[in-house]
Amino acid sequence: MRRDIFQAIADPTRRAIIALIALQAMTPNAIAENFNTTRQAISKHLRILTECELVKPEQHGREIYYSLEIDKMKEIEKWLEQFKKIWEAKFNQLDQVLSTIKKQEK
Amino acid sequence: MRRDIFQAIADPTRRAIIALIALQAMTPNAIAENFNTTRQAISKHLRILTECELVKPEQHGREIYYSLEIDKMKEIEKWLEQFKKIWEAKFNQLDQVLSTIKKQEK
DNA sequence: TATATGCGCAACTATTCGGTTTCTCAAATT
DNA sequence: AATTTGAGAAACCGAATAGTTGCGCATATA
Repeated sequence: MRRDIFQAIADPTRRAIIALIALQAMTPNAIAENFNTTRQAISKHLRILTECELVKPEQHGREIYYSLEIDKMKEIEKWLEQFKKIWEAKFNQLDQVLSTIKKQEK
Repeated sequence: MRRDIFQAIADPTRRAIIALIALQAMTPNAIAENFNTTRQAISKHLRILTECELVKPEQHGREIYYSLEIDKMKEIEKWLEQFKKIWEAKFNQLDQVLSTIKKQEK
């Protein structure tokens, strides 16, 4: 069973769940109310998110509050960084082109 | 057929392809040499990457060079931004804690 | 012109995925 | 003590996915 962050955020429902609980922990039932699926389906998504540690469950009596592990999200950012260098380099190139045009206008 | 960037980068082979062609355009055969699969499998991945416009094909005679559409990668960055605010806020909280400790030390 | 090469497409297969339904368990509520 | 409620686990289903093999087409090369 592949279970990494990239596979976890591939599903739009899971991305929505992440956005939902980003600011405050929520129970599966509360989360499910925001979607057109059953609680069990949400429960499955939460299991996947928990397995790759994007989400952390916390038991309170018979309720389980799920919250986002924001640090794990940084791993996506980290992967993006290698490409950020490239697009920033391209931006600088464009910058050069623009300043060259300006010079020619003078 | 769902075809968005998040689903595209969910597959580790596709992420590797993206990293490979990030700096220079490559042909399917050249890309396939870096993997333990057939050219056809790579070709399929390239089709998916092309469909969601993460990759752009350019025909040169009978060869097709695939290059990364770096701008499309920014969409992931854009999605991450909403969470970046949260983790930066948390970092600032930590910063406050640290400075409080420093004050107490004085 | 005949052959080799680069490539995409189609058909097929095994596996995974997202979802539903049913079940059980434990914690609240009555 | 009996009932309701929150939640995970298991069994099942249809659809999608990643991969393979085989094919045809167009462009090079001999």
